[in-house]
Amino acid sequence: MIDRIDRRILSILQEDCTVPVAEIGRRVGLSTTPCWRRIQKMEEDGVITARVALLEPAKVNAKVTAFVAITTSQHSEDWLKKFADVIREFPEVVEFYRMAGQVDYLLRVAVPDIEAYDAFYKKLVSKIDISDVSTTFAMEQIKNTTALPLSYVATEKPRTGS
Amino acid sequence: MIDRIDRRILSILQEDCTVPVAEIGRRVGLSTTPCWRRIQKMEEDGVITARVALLEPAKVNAKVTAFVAITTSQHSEDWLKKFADVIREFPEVVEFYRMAGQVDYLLRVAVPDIEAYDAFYKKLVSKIDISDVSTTFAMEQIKNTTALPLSYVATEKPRTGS
DNA sequence: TATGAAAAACCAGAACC
DNA sequence: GGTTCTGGTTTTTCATA
Repeated sequence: MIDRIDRRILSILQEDCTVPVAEIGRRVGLSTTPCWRRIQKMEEDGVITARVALLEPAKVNAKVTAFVAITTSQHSEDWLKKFADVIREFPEVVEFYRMAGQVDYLLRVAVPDIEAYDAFYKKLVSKIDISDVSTTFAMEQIKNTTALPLSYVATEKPRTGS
Repeated sequence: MIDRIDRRILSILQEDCTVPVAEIGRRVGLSTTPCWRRIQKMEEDGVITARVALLEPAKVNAKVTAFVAITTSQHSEDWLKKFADVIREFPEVVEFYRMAGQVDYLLRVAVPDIEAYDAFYKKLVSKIDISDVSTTFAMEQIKNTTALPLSYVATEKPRTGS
């Protein structure tokens, strides 16, 4: 499904999607059109989901990261659906996971400072009933990449013969 | 520094950076060149840091997310530098934060399954001395966006008169 | 000094080998 | 998978207010 050449193409695009197709082809040893067709196919197949611009958190005044661990007594399908809808309304919530173990849900929230987090938190609890909330703040983002590891991709032999 | 028009441009590019500049201009009420120049300036100023392709975790066999809370007795500058260097070597670690509070560091790790996480974990602890590690797994990614909230941007009046 | 129009350079996408 | 060509997009230049 995805061969080694595709994987190298993905690796390039994950880092920088402004690289021209011709240049990508050159790097992976392919001419423009076949390289373009591979990218096209991976978009159709849903391997590549989007191409987006990344912003510097400090420059848009959202450099403080808060992790919000939520425990609730509510566990119904309906409640989760409502909860998810509420959360999705908040642009401050950049990640939202349903967890295994003690904590039920984990949020990553991007805000300018602790005060803004507090305001966010008040708005959140006013909209949804969550029994137990525990927040921790990040002092520093040492690494934060959108690039997923590609070492686990089930690689077949490259489609090209030569 | 960033006005309301810039903010709308950023909002578009955060969602999809393949939108042609002429189309972005049309949406924000600007012709191509001034719109292009604003984008150019925000790249120079480091507001826009990169344009990347996002991949579907399941399709690249990295859909399991593990959160790794690390507590250590080591707190020197040197130790952190070495630790950060080791962590950066692992493509599985997609996020890495220095935390306030009980936990010293928090990692988000992307792997195919629990077994792969275990292998990753063994490799990690063989390379660096970390006293206390606590891992929790996400069952489901309900929301995960690279788009930062733009509501906190210190907006000035639009540069253009009209 | 900032804007918009128009031209030039460049790249994506289609047809064909 | 490669080559060639066309249409569209980005980027530069230039005229204008």
